Amino acid sequence: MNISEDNNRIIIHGIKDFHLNHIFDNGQCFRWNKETDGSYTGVAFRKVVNIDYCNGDIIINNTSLMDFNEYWKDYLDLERDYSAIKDKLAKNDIEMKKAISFGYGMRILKQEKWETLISFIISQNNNIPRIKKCIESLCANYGSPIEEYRGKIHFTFPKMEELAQLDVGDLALCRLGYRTDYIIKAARQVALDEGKTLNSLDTATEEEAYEYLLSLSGVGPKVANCIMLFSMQKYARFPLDVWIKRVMNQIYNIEKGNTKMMQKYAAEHFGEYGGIAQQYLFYYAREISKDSQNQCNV
DNA sequence: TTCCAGGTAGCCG
DNA sequence: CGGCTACATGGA
Repeated sequence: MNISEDNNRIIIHGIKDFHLNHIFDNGQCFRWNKETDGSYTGVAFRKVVNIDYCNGDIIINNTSLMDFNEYWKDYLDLERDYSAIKDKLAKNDIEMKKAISFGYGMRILKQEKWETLISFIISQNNNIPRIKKCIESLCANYGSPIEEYRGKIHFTFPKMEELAQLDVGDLALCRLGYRTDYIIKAARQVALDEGKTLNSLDTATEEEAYEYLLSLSGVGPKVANCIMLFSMQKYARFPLDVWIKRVMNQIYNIEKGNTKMMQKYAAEHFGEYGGIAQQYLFYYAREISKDSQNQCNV
């Protein structure tokens, strides 16, 4: 990897299969916001950075080479060959080929487990703009300020010990709805061993990880799969949300509601990259839907 | 007003 | 086990 560093920023040269919108605006993360110049600013690992992409180069502002090697290289999944994965998925699948050419620069971020857990509990029966608002409110009220950057004060994601000691009334101002209770309970469960079990799940088997996650309040099959895919590098996991269920019915002709058959289809056709396939399909389905809505409004 | 959003827990047969 | 429904919230 060809990297240069100067003046509180680093540049990674010659990266393909990378597109900011496909990565940060595809529903896998909720704390990255697009700036007016098209770059994205976000928080992870208690750090604020801004990421831009131009002529094959990734520019990460407000960081160092040390932090890149420590955090951002893995977070952005830069060492994975997405071209090979895309070729494999698109082979003999014309619809998948369309989805991939639509979101060709997508990468699965390797996010922090605790934040991913709470974020996807919030995501249930909710829409993405509001999920982002809920999480920002959570951070502003119960995280700690990091720094002001680009005219905005950024906060850390609240620590598990912090949320574990709250009660339902405390969280009311975050407008989380009925998910408030799930979050407090889940935080207390995870904090029982200071998050040791949660943080060890990427080296556990898929079955062990899945079972533990399902034992947490507010975590069912869909949320558990999202957590495993987006924070534990379990790339075969295939989260079935309303959008993907629609896709599986419309594109692959699987009976509505037959989630077992959908999982079977994903396992047989997408295999070890089921989650990545799912993410291309999710982005595709959502963006197509946005387009048709816009056309109606015109 | 009603419907919808990256679903789950609780309950019932 | 599988099927059903209530669950807050806010935008369209």
